[in-house]
Amino acid sequence: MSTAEETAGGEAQAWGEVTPDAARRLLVAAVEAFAERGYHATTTRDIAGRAGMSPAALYIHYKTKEELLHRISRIGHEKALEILQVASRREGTPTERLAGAVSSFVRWHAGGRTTARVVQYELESLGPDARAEILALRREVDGEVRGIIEEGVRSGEFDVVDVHGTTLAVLSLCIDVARWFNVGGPRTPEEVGELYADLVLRMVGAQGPTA
Amino acid sequence: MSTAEETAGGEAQAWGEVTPDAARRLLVAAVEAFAERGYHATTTRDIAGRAGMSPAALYIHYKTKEELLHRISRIGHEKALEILQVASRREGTPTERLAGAVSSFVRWHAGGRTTARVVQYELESLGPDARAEILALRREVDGEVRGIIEEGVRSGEFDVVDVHGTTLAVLSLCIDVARWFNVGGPRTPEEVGELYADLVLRMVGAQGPTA
DNA sequence: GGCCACACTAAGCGCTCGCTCACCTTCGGC
DNA sequence: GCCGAAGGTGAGCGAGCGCTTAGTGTGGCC
Repeated sequence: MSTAEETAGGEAQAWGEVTPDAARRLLVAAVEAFAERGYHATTTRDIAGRAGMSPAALYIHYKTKEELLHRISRIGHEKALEILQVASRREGTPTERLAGAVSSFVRWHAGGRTTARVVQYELESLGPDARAEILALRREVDGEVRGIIEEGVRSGEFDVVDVHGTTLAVLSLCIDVARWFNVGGPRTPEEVGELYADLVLRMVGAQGPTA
Repeated sequence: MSTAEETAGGEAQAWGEVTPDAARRLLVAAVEAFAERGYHATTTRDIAGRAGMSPAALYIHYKTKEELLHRISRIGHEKALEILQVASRREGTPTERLAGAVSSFVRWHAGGRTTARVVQYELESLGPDARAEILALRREVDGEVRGIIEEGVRSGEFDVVDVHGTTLAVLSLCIDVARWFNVGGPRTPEEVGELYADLVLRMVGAQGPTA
């Protein structure tokens, strides 16, 4: 709510479902640390320190450092998927739904940049099993966007030659927001969301008003 | 040349200017390792091993592990900038030059994915001085693309409301290719380059034939 | 009040990291 | 045929890593 704190502290509300309290504090601390330094450059001592605890406390709530990343990644991907599912199943034309999906997806990547960074860019630090689980979620994410684009093509609203390639490009554009978005920068997450929704409608050749 | 080897081995020719031979082999080994595991997860023993040398040999040619990343990053950014400069200064309309710039930029990110990954995603592992130097190169990259878009807007070929935001989006789209492109996948770098050139022309509202 | 389950800490184990150092080989110049 | 520089190796240092273990405080329940 308050725009004063927009770091992971401000994003903490997204982790409200995680209990008990100490486990959540550790998770939020891990998100901050992983986003700043990357998974491999983050030490368990750093995570515990940010949460105001001793290094050993981490291992009461999590078996390994990797389990922290795994949990963060799964919760984050589930949230991202949920955002797209809600947007995709709303009433409206494919044009309206694609614009809504892109703008809310981008808003999440920009506003929750700290979390999104970890979710989108630390995937390869996971072990094979955890990575496979997350990749399944990503295929679902992909499917939601492709579904809207396919509908728009069928209805004649969109003009797209390569549906898979365009889907990939749209998602890629949205995801990369987490890499470059700067909280102190000139744009708000909402502004980027609107700009990107417009750009994506142009990419798919939407007929309606694009601005 | 040969399409048989498209890993960093095949990209090795791009490092031809680096001498002596042993220093180049170490650099290529470092590119491969950084791209696979990330900078922090790569050990100097791994780099030296890939180059067929003992761990100590690394320190004859480079002062630290970070110097390897710094050199890779600078050479890579200079190459990326050169690609855009050549495309930008060619003869032709803004539409033609933007399409050429995007397709060759994307081709580089897809074909030289191993290198591009390190160049685009390991920036934050550099120390402050090295990072500042690289960021200056990135601003030049940004300026090249923005220049073409501004010209297209002035000539009336492009319909762009937010030039800075659109420039950011175009570059973001191209750069993210390095994250998802798979050498064994269904698309060649050339195909992705053509698709993306088309998508970018749509994004800027280019008037001419977009396919 | 006595007791136990739980959350947490201080200390530190075994290991691997980036990096160094003493020594060895190879080879062109005279 | 000897020499010094250049380029390499094997062994290992100090530091910091992920993680463990023995012990401490604390709050709820009979």
